[in-house]
This record gives sequence, C-alpha cells and structure tokens, in this order.
Amino acid sequence: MQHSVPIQELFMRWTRSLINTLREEPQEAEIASHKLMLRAGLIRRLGGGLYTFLPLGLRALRKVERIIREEMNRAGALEILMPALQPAELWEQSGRLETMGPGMFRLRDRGDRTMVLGPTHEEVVTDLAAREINSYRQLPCTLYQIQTKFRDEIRPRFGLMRAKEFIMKDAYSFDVSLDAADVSYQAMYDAYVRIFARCGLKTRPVEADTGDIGGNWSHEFMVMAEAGEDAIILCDSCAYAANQERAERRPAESAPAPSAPTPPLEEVATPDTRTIEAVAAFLGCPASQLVKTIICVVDGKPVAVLVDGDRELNLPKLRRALGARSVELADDEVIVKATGAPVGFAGPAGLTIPVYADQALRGATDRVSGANRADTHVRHLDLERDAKIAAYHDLVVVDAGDGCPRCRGTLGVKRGIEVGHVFKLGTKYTQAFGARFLSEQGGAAETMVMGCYGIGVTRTLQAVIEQSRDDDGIIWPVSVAPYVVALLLLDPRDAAVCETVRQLEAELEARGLDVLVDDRDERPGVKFKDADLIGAPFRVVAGSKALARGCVEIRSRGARASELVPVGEAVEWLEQHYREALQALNG
RNA sequence: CGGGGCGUAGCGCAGCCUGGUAGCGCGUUUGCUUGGGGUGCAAAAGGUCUGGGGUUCAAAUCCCCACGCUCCGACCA
Repeated sequence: MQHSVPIQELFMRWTRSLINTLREEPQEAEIASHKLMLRAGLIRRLGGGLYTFLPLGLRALRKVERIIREEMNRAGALEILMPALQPAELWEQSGRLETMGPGMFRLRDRGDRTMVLGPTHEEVVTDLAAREINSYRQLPCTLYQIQTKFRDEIRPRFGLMRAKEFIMKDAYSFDVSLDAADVSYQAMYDAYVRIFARCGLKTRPVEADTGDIGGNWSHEFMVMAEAGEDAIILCDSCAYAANQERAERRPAESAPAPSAPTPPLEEVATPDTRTIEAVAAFLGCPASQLVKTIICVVDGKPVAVLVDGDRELNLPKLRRALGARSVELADDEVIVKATGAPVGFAGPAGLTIPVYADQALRGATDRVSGANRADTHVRHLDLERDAKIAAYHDLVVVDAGDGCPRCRGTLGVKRGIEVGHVFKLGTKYTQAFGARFLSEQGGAAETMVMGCYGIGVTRTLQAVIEQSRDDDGIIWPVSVAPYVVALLLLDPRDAAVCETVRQLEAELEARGLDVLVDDRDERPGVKFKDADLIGAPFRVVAGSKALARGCVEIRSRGARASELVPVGEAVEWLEQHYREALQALNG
C-alpha cells in the first residue's frame, strides 16, 4: 500500500471516497428518500432506527448544520453543548419522568443512580438558566445546541424520519415577560423560515398542539409530502393551517328545532353489537345517528365523552378543553366499573361519572346510544332530556369537508413531514427549576418566561431528498449538496482528458465549489447513472469527444440537455450558475 | 402493547410443503473484452443456513423455546 499521496490528488476522487452505490432497491426502505439515501451511499443501517452516516451523507448533514448555525447566530442565539446523559432527578423535578417516561432510554451508572439519555433538553437548560442568569441585564437570552437526541420509539421507520437516535437543533429562549418572549419567539420563527428556505425546502408553518412539552402556543414547520407522517388541515380560502391534533372546526349552524318532540327513551336488544358499524347495520340507521360514548381516564378519574357516531375523538383536544394533565382511553376494567356494562354498550343516559360532549351534539335529539347494559342500546335519545352534560367542547378529529374555524371556507387534509417546531412555553419549566431574575424595579425575584425551538436536523436532510428527486436519484439544492460538481473523467487512459480534469478540479476547489471526480475505470453509462443518483447539482463530462473540440459538457441536474462549454470557460460558467442558484435560495 | 410476516454469502432472494451434495442474481477479486446511459465472456473468493433444545441413521427443511428484524394497528417532539 502506497502511503505517500501526491499533493495534487488530495481532492476527492471517487476511487478514494467510500461511495458505494446500490443498483438494487434496498428491501429495508419504503419511501423514496430512504431508498435513495441507501442507494446513493449516504447512510447505512446498524439496527432498528439506528444509522451510520457515510462520508457522502455526512457532508450533506454538515451543510445543513452550517446553515442552521449561521441563522441561529444571526438571530442572536448562543451555541452551547449540553450532555446527552442526564440525571433522572432533573426529570422528576419537572414531572416529565412520568409523562414522557416510556419514551426515554433509562440506565443506571455503577453507583446505581438512574440516568436518562436526553430526548430533549428543557430540564437541563432551565437548570442552567436558573444558575447562570440572575439579572434582567442578562435577558433576553436564547441558547441553542446541535446534538444527538435519543427516543425509545415504539416503531422506528422511514430511515432518518423516525429514528431512535437522531440529531436535533434545539434552542431555548428566556425573557423577562410574556411580551418580551413573543419577540424571541418571532425571531426564531423568522430564523426557521430562512433556514428551511436556504435548505431548498418548501415548508408551511401550521398551528400545532404542544403535547407533553407543555406550554400554550406553537407552530410546526411542515414539508408537504405524500410520505409525511402528520396530517395537516388546510383551509381552501384563508391561511388557516393546523396539525390535525390541534385543528378546530367551525361550530355547526344551530340545529333546526325538532318538528316533533322526541319519543320516550326506548331500550332495544342488540345482541353482540359492540361497534358503531354493527349497531348501525343492526338497527338500519346511519352511523351519524349514533352517539359514540367513549370512557376516558382524565388525570386518574373516569369521564364519558360523546361524539357523533361517525366521528373520532381527538384526545389532545380533550386534554386541552378540560385543562387536564393526562388523558387516556380507559381500559376494559374501568369501563365496566363506570358503566355497569361490558365494553361496547356505554351511553350517556344514567351515567354517574362526568359526561362531556362534542359541540356538534348540542341539542341532539332522537339518537341511538348504548344503554349501559349488556347487549342493549337505547333509541330516541334526547341529550338535554336524558343525560346530564357537564360541558360542550370541540372534541373531534377534524376531517376533510369540515368548516374552517376562521372563515367560511372548507377544510382539507394533506400530509406533511414535521421538520421544525417552535413553542411558547410560558413558565412551566422556569417555575419548576426556580429560574428567576431581579428586575429593573428591584423587589422580589420574577420568574423567567421561556420558549423552545427544535429542528430535526437529520429529518430535515431526508425531507430535502423526499422533496427534491426524480426517477434517477437525488436532486440536491446547491446549498446542501455533498458535492456541487460531479466531474466525470470519461476516458481515464487519455492523458489530455486527465490533464483537463486535474486543472478543472483544482480551479473549482480554489473557488470554493466542492467537486467530486469520478475517476473509476467504469463505462460511461455507469458514471452517468451514479452521477444522477448521488444528485450533484452540476455534472461536468470530460471526454475525448468534446475535448477534441476544446470543450467539456455541463449539465444541471434535472435539466434535459447538456451544454458544450469551452474548457477555458467551464469554471466561470459553473461558478456563476452556482452563485445564482445559491442566491435564489438565500432570498 | 395487540395482530401478521421474515431470519440462508456483503445486498436482494430461491431451496423448506415432500428430511439425504447449499443454490441464483447483484456486488467483490483476476484476466480478456467493451468504451457516451448500469457491456460481454471466463475464472475465483465468500456460508456456525439467527441461537439453543428435541425428533431422526440423517435437519436449512419437521417440533419446541429464545433472540433479532419487519409490516399493520394503538401511541408519539
């Protein structure tokens, strides 16, 4: 093995690059971006939800990180690096050891102390802020890091989209007041818009639920894609956009007064009909005439929730509506105890636990529901007359066709990939960790107001590919392309061609364009296929044919035809097109 | 956590039902060939058939257990 490498060969050559492309479709991948990342040699799987970044993938990842750093710094955030390994006590202090518990990796050190691998860093950073920030003079302060997170995903899938270990940029703002926190929030929101634009991603901010993280307001940045895991509700006539978890709908017009009084409640035998479909079929009525009665456990206590028979209960909305900490579906035992009937025969009439109903059920008459008795339902249910409703709220999962809550428009559903999330947290964590400061007015210490802001860095990288590709491979935006130029040495045994390639390579590198020379002893077809697959924005073909006319051929990835460009002008051509493309992304 | 599927060469798979010599394609190595969209020919290397136990003269194959992966569902920043 020769170890002294001639200096002119320090540029990247395919033969030295560990880029192993796969001709066949990897079986482990389902969506296009995942297949392409494997086929193009960006990543390799180690285990479920665990991936190694190969050199080509790491180059792209670093470019995404760089864009994020530049924009976070520009927005005034300070970069720090916190431990991934954290004492469990911190999580007890915030109460999230319980709420996020199953999703966290836990371990013990040799002293038998319980540790967690951080799925996020609100606890650590708030503890830090509580110690380091004492005065209003130090505020506002936004801290961020780019770091590996760990989540014990039930079902990792789609490569980097949902992994057990992934890289996240997380930022946290601390402010003297709610108003000041709004300014910090807006600064991050604006930074996110720029970051994703620079990555070549089309994103759409949508209103979102805050989930376990807590807090009162948040936006998700979604990449619209068929393969997305999240359902997004969009209005067809105004700017309303929300995650399905959060989406609201316009209350129905007030129901027309019933023409005749509802007949008295009447029990009907419905042997072994436990599902809405079965009851509807058995009684020969539409599912929408049924009232679905769902028993939930809210902060440890059973409640009944009513929705139309053809709708689905939205648990996060229920949690928000009731101001509860936790909401889950009741198990069979609880249901039997609360209703006195086996699962499938619950109804609002005669229940002693609190009953909440979806707003669409206000004034509902002549409905069908369970009778709280085995194999029995009731008809002619009049909600006001026969049940005691504690409160009406908007509780159902919004669907295509529902009315927009902001205007007269109609809502539709699309799919998206969540790449970023910004939250206004309020004081949930700063209170728990005693993050207080002395204000200009003096007096008692005040609690800081907090916000938090995440970007799934590895997920963003994959989202770029999901959104920018064709049948032949990846189409990298210039800003995150592992290599900007793929320089194909078509005739490796032709001295003149080799010399041309050497010169182009050196000049391009000198001007800051990352170039990869395909110097393999392969047939042209192989090189063309691979160049398309790995998706360099510009492909330069140096072969004896064009060189005989003093030219190389240049093609933008995605363009149909290539251009003959004189060798002497090639570098200029590439630099100009590169700058223009970059400019277009930077806005 | 509930329901299915799969573990055989680096990757993708056949063989298993009906027990008896472990195979194909891609990739890799070597030689020749070809030389502008995954060339053709030839040769070669590469296997504890996921692990353990059982049945049998004999197990990749049949039975039991474990582990791993995966798909659907429920859950999730």
